[in-house]
Amino acid sequence: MPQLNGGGGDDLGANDEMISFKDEGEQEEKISENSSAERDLADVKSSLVNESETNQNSSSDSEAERRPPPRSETFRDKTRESLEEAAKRQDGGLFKSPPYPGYPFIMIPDLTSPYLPNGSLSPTARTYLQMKWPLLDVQAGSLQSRQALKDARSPSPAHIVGPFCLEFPGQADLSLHQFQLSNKVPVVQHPHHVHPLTPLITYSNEHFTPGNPPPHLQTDVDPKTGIPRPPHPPDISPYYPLSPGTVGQIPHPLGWLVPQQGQPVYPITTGGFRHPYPTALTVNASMSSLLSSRFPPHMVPPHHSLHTTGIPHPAIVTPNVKQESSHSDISTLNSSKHQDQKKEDEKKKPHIKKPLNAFMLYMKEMRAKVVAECTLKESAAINQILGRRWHALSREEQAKYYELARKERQLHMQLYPGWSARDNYAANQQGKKKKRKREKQQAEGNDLSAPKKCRARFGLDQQNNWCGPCRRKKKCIRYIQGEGSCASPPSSDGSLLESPPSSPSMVSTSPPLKESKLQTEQMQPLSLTMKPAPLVSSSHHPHQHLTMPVPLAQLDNSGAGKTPGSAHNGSLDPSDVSSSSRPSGSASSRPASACHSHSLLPSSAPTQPLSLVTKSID
DNA sequence: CAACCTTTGAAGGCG
DNA sequence: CGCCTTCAAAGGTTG
Repeated sequence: MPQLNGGGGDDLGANDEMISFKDEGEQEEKISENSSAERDLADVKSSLVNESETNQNSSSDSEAERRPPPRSETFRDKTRESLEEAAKRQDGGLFKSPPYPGYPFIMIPDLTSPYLPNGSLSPTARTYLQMKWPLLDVQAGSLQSRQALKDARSPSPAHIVGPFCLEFPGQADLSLHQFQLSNKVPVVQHPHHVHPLTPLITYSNEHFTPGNPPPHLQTDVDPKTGIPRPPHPPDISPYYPLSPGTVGQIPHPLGWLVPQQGQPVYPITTGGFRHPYPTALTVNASMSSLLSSRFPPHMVPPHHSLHTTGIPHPAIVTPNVKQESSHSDISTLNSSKHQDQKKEDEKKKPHIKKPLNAFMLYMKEMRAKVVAECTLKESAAINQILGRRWHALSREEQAKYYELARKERQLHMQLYPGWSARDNYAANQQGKKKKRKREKQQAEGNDLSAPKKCRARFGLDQQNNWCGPCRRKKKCIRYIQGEGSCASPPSSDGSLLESPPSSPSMVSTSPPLKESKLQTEQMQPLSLTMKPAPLVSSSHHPHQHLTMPVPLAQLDNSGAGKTPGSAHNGSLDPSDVSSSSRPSGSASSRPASACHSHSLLPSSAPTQPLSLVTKSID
């Protein structure tokens, strides 16, 4: 609860992480500007903030650094290009680009206060604003101006995308089509360039989900159909819709930023693009007007007019969404029922979601990338990969996410002071789900089972990859062993991942494990957490945390294997968990490869993070 | 169509 | 204090 203090700098929350980081202290390049190599995170953070503020003078410089070389192509070309590139791009490139060019921006806002003070925006932020708003506002802006903007400040093609669609309404079909094609969007995103905050973007995307859109919003016409779009149903944030009459009305501070940063506006978020086309676009189009008229004064941030976006904190989920959908349906006959439902819904407290933790933020940001790189679509598999990559991240990189997460938590606390994670427990949702899972797991407890089936993993078309049991519809052991692990994805040695399993070797199962383990990262990642992992253990020490081995295994195995992190700090205690172990790594462990990395990492592997492993296996 | 899967981290509860 | 459980995102899969 320290967070109540607000941020100022005290970070509350994640002390563990902070501490660990502090000790290790490497800094971001940017930060480095300020200098001390050993600054602790707190300092770093503050420095970031300050930097953004102080940057005013130097912002251009920093921007320039971030800025990719200008191109002469047109937006459209670039867009296409970016799409193609993204498609081609492999992991190798994952972390190549400057990790998070915009990171500092995020810090810019004084998180302690929900609203940015007028003029408090850092130059950088403004810069983005400039970029962004024009995009939003421009109906058919000239390419030149846009180009100029882009050249000047948009490092990422991602920026372009949104605008592109917006700006070429007439070509909506085309642009939309493109989006659809690239539905998986990673393509568009260029994650490397994605702003670290992007994860937060999601919030922003959906922030404009007014329960009752103002009339002017209705003017929003669906480019495709030409029919006025319904009041944003699509825009309603899965995460944090606004809930009238509740705290939700308080705009999310980050939300403010997000839009201002440009990217956020577009469905760039990693996770984004769930919709056929970016919903944000719709929003954006009317955003300006929305800003001015959409929100009642009380919702409007006191100082900054731009903030009038009244972006609600994404964490709030309202029933309104459904209401809207049902809205049209409301027949006089059913009206009473609906009304009742509404009443109930209204009565219900809005569901305020938990703030995302560092890893979640990371996932959001990187998911799209992984999806693009891997042929896999299954989230579970992707998450495994992401988990490994997460471990492979350098401290600094992870630190960024931890910090973001911390900010999120702080904001969350500020916005919803009384909220408790407990509120979201099953009870809250009427005890539906989730329990089962645990119960089930426990029940199964030891049998390997739990796992997933090959079918899920490989699909029907690749039944040849299925293990015997799976073919017979039984539980899949193989998968557990890690073979399948899409590792493939990661497998990419940088190269694309071909399809997942495929390799013949995969077919073989257990025996090879050891080798494979060492060789590829694949090892199992799996499930360590929940599963017994008996199989897995076969190769490992039975007792260790499974978790660690896995990811690290490859990495570390190189040397110390297990407790890698410890090597560094010395504290290896698995129990140490989060706090201690972070990879010292730094650069060495460059994420870049995380996945692929298998090959790379070993040597350098310093690190391993493992640290984070909190779970113990019994 | 709800729940599952899978990941890490945060947080609450319990002993 | 340590352990356990739930939830956060995501989206294909499962039942």
